[in-house]
Amino acid sequence: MRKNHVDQSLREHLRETFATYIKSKNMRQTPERFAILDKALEQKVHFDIDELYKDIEGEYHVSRSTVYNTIELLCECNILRKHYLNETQAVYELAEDKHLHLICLQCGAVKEVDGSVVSEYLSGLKFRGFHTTFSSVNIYGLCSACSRKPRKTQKPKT
Amino acid sequence: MRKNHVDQSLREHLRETFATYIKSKNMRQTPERFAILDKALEQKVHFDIDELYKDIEGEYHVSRSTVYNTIELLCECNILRKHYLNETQAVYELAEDKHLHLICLQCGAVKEVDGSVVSEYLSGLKFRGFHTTFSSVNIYGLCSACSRKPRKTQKPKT
DNA sequence: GTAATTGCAAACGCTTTGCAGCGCC
DNA sequence: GGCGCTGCAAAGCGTTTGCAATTAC
Repeated sequence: MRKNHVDQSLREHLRETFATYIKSKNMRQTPERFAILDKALEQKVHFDIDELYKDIEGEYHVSRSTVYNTIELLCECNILRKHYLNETQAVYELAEDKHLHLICLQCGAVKEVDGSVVSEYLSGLKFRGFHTTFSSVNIYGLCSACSRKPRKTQKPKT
Repeated sequence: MRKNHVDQSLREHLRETFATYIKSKNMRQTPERFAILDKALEQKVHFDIDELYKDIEGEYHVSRSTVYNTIELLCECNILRKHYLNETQAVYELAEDKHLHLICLQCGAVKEVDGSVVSEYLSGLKFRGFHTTFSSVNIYGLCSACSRKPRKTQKPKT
């Protein structure tokens, strides 16, 4: 499973960013919040709340509500981004990453490919009355496995 | 509310497409299925299952299950497309339409803008081991209303 | 000390499912 | 006439909410 490659200095930088954001909103720096940030940086490129929760469970005592709550904070301060790739649940990724999502219409598999060129192209677009923060590109079609056997319904594999 | 402009000839063409698809799968041409197609063509650019259901309710006796079922068929045969713009529910639009979604991070409002240039650019991209059907671009940021009062939480509209 | 935060469990809302009866082919 | 489709109601499941207990500041 592809993982994020977050080195020590980026990790510290993000922790600092988060701490600053929390303070700026007069909120509290609880151990749960920093534990969740740490775990979020260790997830694979895409992860959902449940994956993070299962991962953190053994190590700390943290409830699902707190995970939801904290992940939202991490999105607000631009450390994570939330994507809706299918209807079952939202997935999150590091805001640093710039990739496109190739989504199989047949089996639901999501693959990430480098999207730095496309991101640059899109960031050049301006829209009246709208201030862009970031953009997200989803490309739908058939993955190689489903192209080979187009009639079969297959299980999603992330 | 912006509506789709589906003229008589397009309507008939899509009805034919749907009928052909249904026959090709050895399924039945029920009145419910065609009623739902008709109503889908009358919706605004984006609509969700509930909007279509509420709209069709007075005129025909059709259950929610049938609406879900039929809308999925319409996606399979490329008349509609399903988008996940937020976590509460999927929205649908005519596959013919090519537009980008401007999504406000603050209030959740979704605005459609012409995306034919971007669509053309993206359709030029090829990916190893992936056969593209269509692509979807979501641009996140702040709408003009929320830019003016960036601290307020507002109700989604659309 | 005290107000924000947490954990728990219940509530919520969209979607899916099971099944008896209906109706298209 | 048989089998697929429909409608209904219940179940499913990710997410949100309410509240008492905890804890950061």
